[in-house]
Amino acid sequence: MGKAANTRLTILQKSFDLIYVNGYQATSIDVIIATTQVTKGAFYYHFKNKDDMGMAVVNEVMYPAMTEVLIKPLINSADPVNDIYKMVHGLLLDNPHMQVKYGCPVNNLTQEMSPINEAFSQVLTRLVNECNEAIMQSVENGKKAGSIRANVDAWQVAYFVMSGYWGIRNFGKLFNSADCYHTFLKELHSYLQGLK
Amino acid sequence: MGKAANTRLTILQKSFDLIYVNGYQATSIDVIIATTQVTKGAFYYHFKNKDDMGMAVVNEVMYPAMTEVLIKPLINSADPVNDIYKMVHGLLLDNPHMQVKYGCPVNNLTQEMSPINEAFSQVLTRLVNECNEAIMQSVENGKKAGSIRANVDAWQVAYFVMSGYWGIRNFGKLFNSADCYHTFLKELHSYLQGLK
DNA sequence: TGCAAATAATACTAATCAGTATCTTTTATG
DNA sequence: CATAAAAGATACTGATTAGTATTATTTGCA
Repeated sequence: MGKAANTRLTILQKSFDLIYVNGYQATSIDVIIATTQVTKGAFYYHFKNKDDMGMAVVNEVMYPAMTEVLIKPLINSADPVNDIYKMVHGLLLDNPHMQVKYGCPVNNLTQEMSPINEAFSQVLTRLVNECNEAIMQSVENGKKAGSIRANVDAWQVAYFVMSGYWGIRNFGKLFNSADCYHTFLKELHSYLQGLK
Repeated sequence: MGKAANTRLTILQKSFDLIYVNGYQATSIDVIIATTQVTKGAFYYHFKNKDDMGMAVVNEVMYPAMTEVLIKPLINSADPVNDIYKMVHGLLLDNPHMQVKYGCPVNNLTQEMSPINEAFSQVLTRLVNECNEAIMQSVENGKKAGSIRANVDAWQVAYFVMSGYWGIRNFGKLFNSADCYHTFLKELHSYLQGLK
């Protein structure tokens, strides 16, 4: 990787970390260039403005990461009752890039930015829709394979699972403890069993 | 109500509106005093600082409102399958103080402030715990009344329902549409029926 | 090697932020 | 009515913000 490309990637990754912890609007460009040791001239060479950088963080850092941990594990799954549970369990408890205290980066950014910035809404919608579709598709596969009741609505399940995941992430932030994750996962397990 | 008490209440209510729409940190005191037509001297007479005002918004505006719409409808309920559904339905679709685009005020503030401000965490935890307890208690009542299976874990249900509600609120913000609420409510209905 | 383009560095601006110091007006009570 | 306290008004501060203008350096390539 060339030096310039490296500078750009450094900005994106460090910015992601700062936004994850402090929120987007509370993450100033001055702090970003201080932590990255990149000058303001370099920053504005690589990005048109702050929002341009924020959008790049979504598309080039968050999107690939979510694909890896949420979508890939569900593709070609014909046993969604187990695979969805495992995916959510992994997302909550086994992901080294997320911390209980700071919740889910996608959830955080959606909540903060979607009502006040249409461009953020769009890139986040694309990301979130793909997550929903992955869950939906796995449920459809399960229905075909007979591991899920035929009268289960796959879209409803997708929204229900994603909503639950986002919501319990917020509890985790509030209590700063993973205890609630275990409580949630037990009930998620019951719920998913009920789809059989 | 005296003039001073009225000034204070005006600040709290308008601040709530601004925080609900723009977030806490993005709501400046200058904007608050501009929209309330209250001077900065008056603001700092009634509140020690911005956080003091923010905490008062939680305790004196959000807490009573949440008690009214979430806790009261569940108290003395022995038919939680229906009453929890109705409560969530009302919260999502029939509450005049909330808008799809801006989500749930408690959820918003929790997400924004709990990781970075311990004092906010505490007042929000008190509020949220009471909501959870109301759901939990209604489930326990349902178990005693026989309308809910004995092997259902009431705490798990409370976390699951609250998580789902918070999560779908975030979808509503992202899509700026109540369509997803209906999808969610259908699956919530199925889930609650499964508790019988 | 020389030179143009890519990349980075520095210093600045105008706006906005939370908070303070000081002053004036209103209110309640003797 | 007099007076003290409550309540509100005004003007300011130093810090921080996103962004810009200008200059300097590094890089690839002829």
